[in-house]
Amino acid sequence: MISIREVAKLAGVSPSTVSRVINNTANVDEEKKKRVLKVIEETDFKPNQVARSLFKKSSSIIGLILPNTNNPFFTEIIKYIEDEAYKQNYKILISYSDNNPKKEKENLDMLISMNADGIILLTSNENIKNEIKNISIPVVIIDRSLNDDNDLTQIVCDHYKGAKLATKHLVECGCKNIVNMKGPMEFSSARLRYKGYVDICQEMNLDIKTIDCDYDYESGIKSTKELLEKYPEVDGIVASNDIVAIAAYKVLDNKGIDVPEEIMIIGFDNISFASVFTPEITTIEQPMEKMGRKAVNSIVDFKKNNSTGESHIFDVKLIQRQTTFLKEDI
Amino acid sequence: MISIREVAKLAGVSPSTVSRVINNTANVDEEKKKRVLKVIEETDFKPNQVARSLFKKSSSIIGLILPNTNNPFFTEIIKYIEDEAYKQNYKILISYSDNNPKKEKENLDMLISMNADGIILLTSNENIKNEIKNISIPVVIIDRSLNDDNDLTQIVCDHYKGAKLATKHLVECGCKNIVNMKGPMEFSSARLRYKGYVDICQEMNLDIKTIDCDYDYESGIKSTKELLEKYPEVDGIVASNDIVAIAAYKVLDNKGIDVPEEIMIIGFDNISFASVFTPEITTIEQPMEKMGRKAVNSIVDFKKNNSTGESHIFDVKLIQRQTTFLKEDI
DNA sequence: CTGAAAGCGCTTACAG
DNA sequence: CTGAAAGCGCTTACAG
Repeated sequence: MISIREVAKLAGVSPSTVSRVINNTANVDEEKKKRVLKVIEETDFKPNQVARSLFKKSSSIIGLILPNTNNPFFTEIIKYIEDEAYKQNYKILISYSDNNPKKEKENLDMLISMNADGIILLTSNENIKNEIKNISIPVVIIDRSLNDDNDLTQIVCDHYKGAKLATKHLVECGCKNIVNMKGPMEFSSARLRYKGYVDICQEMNLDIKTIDCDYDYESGIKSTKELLEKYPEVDGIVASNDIVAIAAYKVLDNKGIDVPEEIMIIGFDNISFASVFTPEITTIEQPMEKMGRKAVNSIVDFKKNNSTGESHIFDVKLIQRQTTFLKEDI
Repeated sequence: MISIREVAKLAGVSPSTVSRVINNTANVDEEKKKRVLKVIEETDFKPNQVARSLFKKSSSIIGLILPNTNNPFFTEIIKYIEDEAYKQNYKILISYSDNNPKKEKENLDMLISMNADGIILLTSNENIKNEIKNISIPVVIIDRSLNDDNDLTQIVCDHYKGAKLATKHLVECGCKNIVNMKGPMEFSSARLRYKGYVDICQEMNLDIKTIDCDYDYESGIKSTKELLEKYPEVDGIVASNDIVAIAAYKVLDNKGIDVPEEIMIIGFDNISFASVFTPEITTIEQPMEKMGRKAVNSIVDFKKNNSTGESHIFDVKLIQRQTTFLKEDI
């Protein structure tokens, strides 16, 4: 690799001048500028980002820490984050925490020691708050929020409203025995969705019926089987998310139970498979693209204005498809 | 951020000694070692990776350049690559080329200027070969191969055999009019799969019937519609991959055509959604996990032995599910 | 075993 | 407008 020093020598100027040309950071005599540019062209010189990063204490890297890849929501949001980062001239470094606080801390430390310019974190680990407060670079919490006694930047959708919409939709479709497959209570998203379900049930005078479930397919399969044992009267399922809704469908279908005729299902997230699956899954849409882009921009803005971005709660939307229908319609 | 210099001061030793303790790179007096470790503990000192990287010309970063996120195969292989990288103490930096040679080159340059230790590249751009040859860090080509007149490290599955297995399977299931939805001919994977299909057709004295298709869902929808116009007699489809197989199913299902009774479908890849979809998709399995891990290890090995890893062609396997069946069985 | 020195490849005050 | 110098935070010959 050729260095700025050699370029300078070849162009007959000092390294400082080459640096000024590259970065357009000061006026340089046109003649010299041309010579430098010519040498750069000829030698295919690329400034070493590591050296620049060491000096600048900024690497143009945004770290993205996700729990795992079990939930398509996690993998889908990556593309929007990467795309926005690319537009803003940042790179994305991905790592997974496996919901393991130790690994999460390791990833955080690694990113800091790499001079990352910011971190987008999807977590449910409340203890991480203390870590984050002492971090010098901006950290944006996405999807799941942490109890906010301070000024963390949190980007989430309105899980509570979403669950209310979902439950209300099943009620309107004529369901009387609605079961909520509730996600892990350590996740704020799951707590809020559960609360939304409960509040509508109380409003409508319906019994509250729940089954614990994780956010992944395997767990969805297992929990749906339990659900059928525990609540044989079920006629509507508010699944913890889309991949669980799909799992629920598979179990019901295998048992010869008709969806939506006998049991209706509604998911959450609107992952792309939700509309690809047969039947297409009725769900609550999270504006993943907006959320992903906003997360990146919070960090970019921080770099520009040195101000912590504000938290945002994004609106959600019911998307009706084939796993629910208005019984009155027939 | 506290630096090695301050740690040294607090421990009453020189920065060199602190470095030796951190890296275990030379014997250090037990007493001093303890003092250093104690200060590190107390100050929560983390060595700056950027400075280390500048000196070492190695960043423990492996770049992963993918075309896009349209094909679940691309997103699924990420997790195996990240997992193996994590085990080997490397980090993964992801970027997308959008099948755009310019963007691909930019990503390559960026990774080099970041002192990346290696690059895993999924591409079909034959011209990139010349770039790669001049690169000082190892580049591993994955999934799609480039015409190999030199010693590129290529990690692929046996696309040719896979397509033969797929086509033969449909023949065995009793299909007489098998259409191949062939992928873009600039992709070696598509060329090889096409060849496999053709060879079996000739062997079995079947007409060759093809429709052009990309590797994504939207294209699968469009191409399947064309397919039905062009070949109304079709009774078997060798789809270009799983997501296209799913798209084909959707189109047939919407038209009231029974799968597999009237038309059988076989995919390629065995993405996780293939077994989740209803009906479950018969497909050819690529050993994604093995391929991903191998790609990472090629780079890790290069760092250790300075020897270019060898190319590998991984075996494939037929996985029969619900979109095909032996007609004789009934 | 250990410290001072040099250097990795940049950037930016500083002085002219 | 421009060059010499210092420094970003490490690591490793080198000399003792």
